[in-house]
Amino acid sequence: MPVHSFHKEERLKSRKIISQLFKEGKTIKSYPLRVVWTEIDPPKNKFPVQFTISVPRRSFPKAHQRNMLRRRIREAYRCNKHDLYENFSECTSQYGLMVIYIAKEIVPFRDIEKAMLKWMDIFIKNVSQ
RNA sequence: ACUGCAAACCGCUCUAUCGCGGCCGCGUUUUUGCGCGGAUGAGGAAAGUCCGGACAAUGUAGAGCGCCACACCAUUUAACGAAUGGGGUCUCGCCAUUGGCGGGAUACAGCUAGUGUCACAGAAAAUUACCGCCCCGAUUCGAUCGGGGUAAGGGUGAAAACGUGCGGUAAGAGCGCACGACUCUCCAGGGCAACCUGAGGAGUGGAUAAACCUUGUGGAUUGAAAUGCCAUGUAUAUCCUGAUUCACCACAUUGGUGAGCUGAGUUGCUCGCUCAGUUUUUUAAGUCAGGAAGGGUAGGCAGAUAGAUCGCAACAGUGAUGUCGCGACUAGAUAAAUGAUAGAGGUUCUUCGGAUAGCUUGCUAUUCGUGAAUACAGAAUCCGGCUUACAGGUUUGUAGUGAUU
RNA sequence: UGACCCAUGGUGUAAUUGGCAACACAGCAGGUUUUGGUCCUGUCGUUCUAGGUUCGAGUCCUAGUGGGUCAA
Repeated sequence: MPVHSFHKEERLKSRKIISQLFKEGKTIKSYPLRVVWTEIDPPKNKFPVQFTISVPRRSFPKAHQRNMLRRRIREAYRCNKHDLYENFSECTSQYGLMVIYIAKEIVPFRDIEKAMLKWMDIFIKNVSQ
């Protein structure tokens, strides 16, 4: 039975790591999402991945639209993250991830879920190399 | 019954699975934590940030000027530029005849304090004389020229020097009179007041204050990124500018007082006020004050969610609202919770199809299936208003149309 | 969360105290030229929107829309 919970420790909150992400992070594109990732050294806690979401204000000026997209992305991550965790269960390092929504219009949940699975596969391959 | 307008109110529901925030309880654990259970978790505008407060910091020695806001009256309120009631003005409709009733709008103090502006047109846009009219003088047939008076007439304009009539005059003129219009003022009556009604007196002054301004009233400034505390970390380093004077008292060191100087504070300015420094010495260093550039941290707690709170009833009031009684009330995040998926239902509309009823025979009503729509929008210190956005629905008032009586 | 500023042809800017909306470049059409360029002529506007004050509004007032700046 995979764990579907999503706790505070799994969220990326540190400003330092986020600014480090944009300086030296690597990107994976999977429309309508773009993922920026890097290795966190030293690890903050036991979870292998810290995760955060960004929806640009320029594309969606209304707050409730940004809230809705943020909730859909978070829900898609929460339901599918167990694959990611299984691959990293023996790994000691920790990774920081930021998912940025790049589409100009609101996309339904199923399309976001497909894109989520796609970049996860690419991410796992990149890290194992 | 339908449609329009105005006001007030409501603003989708349920089930299953997987989750999120803070709270409570239990279990486990050295603690952090983890697990289980429970109840709870987004608005009428949470929005815009247009006003007003609460709260906090700074200042507290104030005064003047400046700046900002408001502007018919009364009431309500913690306060307001908000609300309620009333008055004036403008406008529309009806009755109806110079008034009454009803609806709507209203930044509604003062151009009779001063200054400014009023394009084009027009003689003239505010102490005005171009034409015209009248008087006098010169030349003189007519007529022309010069001086003066006048505001009755003159095609303009947004606006033309109170309007009409009579008198008066050389010609005219509110120059005088009658009626009327408007302004100011005084008296009487009504009203808390704005104001209304009646009578008298003085006057005739173009518009513009959302032009400068005047008068009256009010306003200290800055905003939760305020502010207080804890933790972590660092650089008593560097550079620039300024000050380090005099007199008196007690005196072993040294301290105190006063003046001056310097600096800081004192809302934008000025006056005034307050505070700090003024030590040693060869003159650099040092010290103090202000500034520049730089280094570090960027975590937590409080502020911060029970209050000018909400609902119902009674009483007071035309009403906004107030008093009192009873009852109700855990959103509190901080890279920012309140969600996702699936299904069922509700409401509205109607493309389409079927059934039933009515008759005007292709429309109306009801119902079933199907399809579409289900808005505007996300708390961030908290309240009272205003403004703006909004699928659909309910109630009340009002106007119109149709039917019946 | 709070404070402040701006909006005029397609673009960049003017418009004095409220009185005929102007200039340059670009675009389009025509002319000149064998053709092109240069040059000449013409054309292109809801002054962000709505309401108000005024005889009259780009300008003044109110409300909104859009864009931008500052404060840790």
